Amino acid sequence: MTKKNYNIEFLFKALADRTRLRLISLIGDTEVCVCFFVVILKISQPKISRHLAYLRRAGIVSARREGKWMHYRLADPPDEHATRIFREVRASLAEHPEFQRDREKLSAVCCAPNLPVQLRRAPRPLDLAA
Amino acid sequence: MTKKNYNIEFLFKALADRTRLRLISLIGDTEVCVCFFVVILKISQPKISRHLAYLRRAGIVSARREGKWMHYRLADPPDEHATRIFREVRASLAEHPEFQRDREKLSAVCCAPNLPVQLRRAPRPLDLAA
DNA sequence: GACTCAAATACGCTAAGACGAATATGAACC
DNA sequence: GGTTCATATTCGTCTTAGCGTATTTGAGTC
Repeated sequence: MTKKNYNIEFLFKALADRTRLRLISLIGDTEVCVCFFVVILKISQPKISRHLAYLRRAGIVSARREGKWMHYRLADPPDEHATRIFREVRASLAEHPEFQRDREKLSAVCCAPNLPVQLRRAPRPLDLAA
Repeated sequence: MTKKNYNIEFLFKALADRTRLRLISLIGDTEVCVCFFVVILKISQPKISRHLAYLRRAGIVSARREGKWMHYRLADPPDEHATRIFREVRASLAEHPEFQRDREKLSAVCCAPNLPVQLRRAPRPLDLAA
């Protein structure tokens, strides 16, 4: 699986942005629809999409289409060293208070009996661990 | 020891550059003088200094002066998560073939009976593990 | 003090990337 | 086909950061 020309530098460039770190942390071990990022992080949709595209190019997220919706989950980068580092990053982000707030907000919103207006028909995040 | 306002993002920005990764990898578990970086990596002295300054600002290297010479070694960033990630990065870089060449070159040069002209009076790298 | 040498910094330029606003794609439904 | 909705992309602008060159700092030596 390990691609020869994946440069470890790509990984760090992908991680060197606050918005992207929030996205990675928010995804965690779930699969999340773009519209949720927009609502939870209160960031414009084009900005979210651009950063998700960046993460996809870096090989650390993968996307799945379901009708009009796009779901994103974390993926192992195509290099074993990058994968090991990325796992450590994910573990660290999971403990980071700053990013925890976003995740708490996500569970609060999607576990609530009814979704906010903008997300009325949106598919809820899927827990991949379950 | 953990500073409150160290942003994990600083770490990734510091790692998101090829030259800086080569420096980090080359230092490894030793303490290296600036002039060695210049010779081994064949990179101009101002460029080396600038990147070392960047790494110092990110808290992942520390410097020690010895007369005219400056010695650099790796340091733990002032945040426990950053430290854990950085350790994994160091371990990965140590195995990375691309960076191994630099390190081999360093040992070849500094273990040779006489140093190259530019390094005639330079203090040799110090092995911190020993 | 004048000179040398190692390292750091300042300057001007260029490229990369982040952003908001507008527009394009593409799937679903009538 | 036309409309709607979710997402992606383009465009123009601004900021950040990398680079080579030149200069400065700062320690040692005479």
